[in-house]
Amino acid sequence: MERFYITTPIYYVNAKPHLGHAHSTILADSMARFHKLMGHEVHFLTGTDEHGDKIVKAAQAAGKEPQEYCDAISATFSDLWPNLQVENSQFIRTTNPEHKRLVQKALQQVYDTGDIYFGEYGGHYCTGCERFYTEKELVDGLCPDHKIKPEYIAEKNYFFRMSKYQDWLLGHIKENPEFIRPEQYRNEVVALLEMGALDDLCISRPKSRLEWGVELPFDSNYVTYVWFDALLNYLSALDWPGGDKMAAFWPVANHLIAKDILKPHAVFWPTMLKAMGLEPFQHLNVHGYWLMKDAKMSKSLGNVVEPLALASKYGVSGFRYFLLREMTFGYDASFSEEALAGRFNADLANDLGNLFNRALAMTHKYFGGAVPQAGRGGPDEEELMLLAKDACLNYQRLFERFQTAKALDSLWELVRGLNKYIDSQAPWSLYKEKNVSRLATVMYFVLECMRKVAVHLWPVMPEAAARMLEQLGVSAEPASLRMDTEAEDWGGLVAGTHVATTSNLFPRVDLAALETASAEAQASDKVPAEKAAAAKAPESAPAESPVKAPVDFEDFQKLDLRVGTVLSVAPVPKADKLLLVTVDLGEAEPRQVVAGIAEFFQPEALTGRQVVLVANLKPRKLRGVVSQGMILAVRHEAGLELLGPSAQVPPGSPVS
RNA sequence: CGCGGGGUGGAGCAGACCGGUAGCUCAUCGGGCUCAUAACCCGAAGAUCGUGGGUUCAAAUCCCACCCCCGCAACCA
Repeated sequence: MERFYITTPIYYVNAKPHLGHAHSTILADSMARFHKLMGHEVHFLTGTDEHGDKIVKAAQAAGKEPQEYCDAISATFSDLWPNLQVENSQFIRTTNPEHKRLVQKALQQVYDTGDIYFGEYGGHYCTGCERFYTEKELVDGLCPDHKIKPEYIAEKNYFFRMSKYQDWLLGHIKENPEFIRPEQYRNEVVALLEMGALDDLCISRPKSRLEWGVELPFDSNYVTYVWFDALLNYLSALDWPGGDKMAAFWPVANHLIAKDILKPHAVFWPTMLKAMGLEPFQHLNVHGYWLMKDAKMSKSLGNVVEPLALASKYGVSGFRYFLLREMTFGYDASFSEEALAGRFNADLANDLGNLFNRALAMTHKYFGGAVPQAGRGGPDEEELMLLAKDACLNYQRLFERFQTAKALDSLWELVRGLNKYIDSQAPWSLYKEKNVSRLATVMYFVLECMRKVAVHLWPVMPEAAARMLEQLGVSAEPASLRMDTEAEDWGGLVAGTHVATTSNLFPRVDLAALETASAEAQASDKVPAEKAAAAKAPESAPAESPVKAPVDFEDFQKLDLRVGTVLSVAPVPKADKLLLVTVDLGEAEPRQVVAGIAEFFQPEALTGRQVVLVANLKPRKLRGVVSQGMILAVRHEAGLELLGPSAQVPPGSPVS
């Protein structure tokens, strides 16, 4: 029996689930369901990644212990999936004791083969830059910025000899063109490896800095670097090293990721596996991002679409359909409610929903609701059968390669073809002409094709597909469904079966109302940004940035906040996000401050404005320019706003 | 010259590896049908295929140069 092992990334629990998580997981779920219908044995794994520095900080900010915090966030993921009709076989957490044992076992094994060594990390530390430099980055042994000899600081750590496997990995990728797909990501990794500069990977963190992790089995003073810990979840889920699951599913392992974590999966992970003496996974499948307007989907930008909000508004099936239909595999796609509603109406309500409704109504009107017995078809039926066959085959061929958008488009050739066939055959005319045998044939062909469509849609929208099948009087029991036979076989629908009276699978969405709403939203975007911020901020801000742990008043008083007047603004060379702002603080010399606001403000627009400055922040070089303070600003959905007094005050006035 | 992706009718995309009628969905306009969710079906208008060169009988497609957009990386004290 063929098998299929599909994994999502395990999601980092420093934030709640967002659209990106939902999309990856739904895509994985649809692939799992697809393979089930192809008659394969499937294992579908998802879970959460719970170790590391960021988790500790997030837990602190939430005023919780790390484990308590992880339990809570992990549950928001595992609770969400059933609501999106995701049926994973397993949900793994890196804080599971079994997983931790496996990480230690893997580390010990690689350590024993000599591919993990103890070495020094960091090296050349420039106090001016507050950072480490590698040998390569130094110019004549000096810091490129300060032209002084950096101090050599050693932090001892454990390293994985990743560089040793560079050539092997490059060879493997070249010999297996579909190892990483689609092609553009494969090219990117090949280019990376051909540069030839693969370093060894630091896989430990001293406990003095970080305790929240898996302890190294050979040195209790260290914990494991999160990626080394996290990637191994794909194996610990299969009970590596032994066991039936490992033998059954590892050879068909398909990882699904978004493009942001390409390097760990395409480089770290296969070399780790090689060092462990294992075969690499079968395929790494990489998808793009959902873009919200122009910004990347991410929690740090705050433009999070609450997945369930739209899923409940349009139905989980419609939501899943949109995600899988709209994004071309490997490329970015735009997410908007308009796009979702447009897709929903055009494809689901008009084409598919209406097809079901009209066909079922006619079956009732002409045959009392029973599937009629087809006579021998003519050329039109030959053509329809050919169309159905092609649609099924193309759908299956494309879906298997994660090309869900193209696959669904292929299937819709059949859906549209059926509407066309109905129009050209005009069953209502046959009925009037009392041409019952011809009428029966036409209706049977339509209903049978509808059944094929429903079966193929089950991986994408299990709930709606089940309703379609039930309406056709066919069992929607997943165990009874098979897709692989549908292209060749004909006549799955049994004459005499009773069909539903009405359908109404996808009621049309009122686009006019939606447009009004979005026009209003756009209008408010054009309002001076202060107002937009005031209107929007209260809803989303608290959820995404919990209030930090309390500090003493003395600590607060250490900050010196001052109002200053912007004298001049200039771009910083070779930097996209930085502006060099000269601020009058009433001191002898104006301050020069480097601020990461270039994306939001034209230099001219800032001159003369009053801003709030952290005046006693230690000076720091950014892109080679010294910054003597920090301008306070608020980031929100629509942009960035600067803080300032409500009326002009003398430059240098302290803020209290 | 840091790495990668893209620029095709109003919008979103396909076609490019394997040169030879520019295709699909949405939107617009006209018509048809009446089984149906104001849906469906047919037809029309609308594209110098980013720009400039080159190869060729023939270039969206191959080659060279350039312009613009978007990610990644380096910087958002």
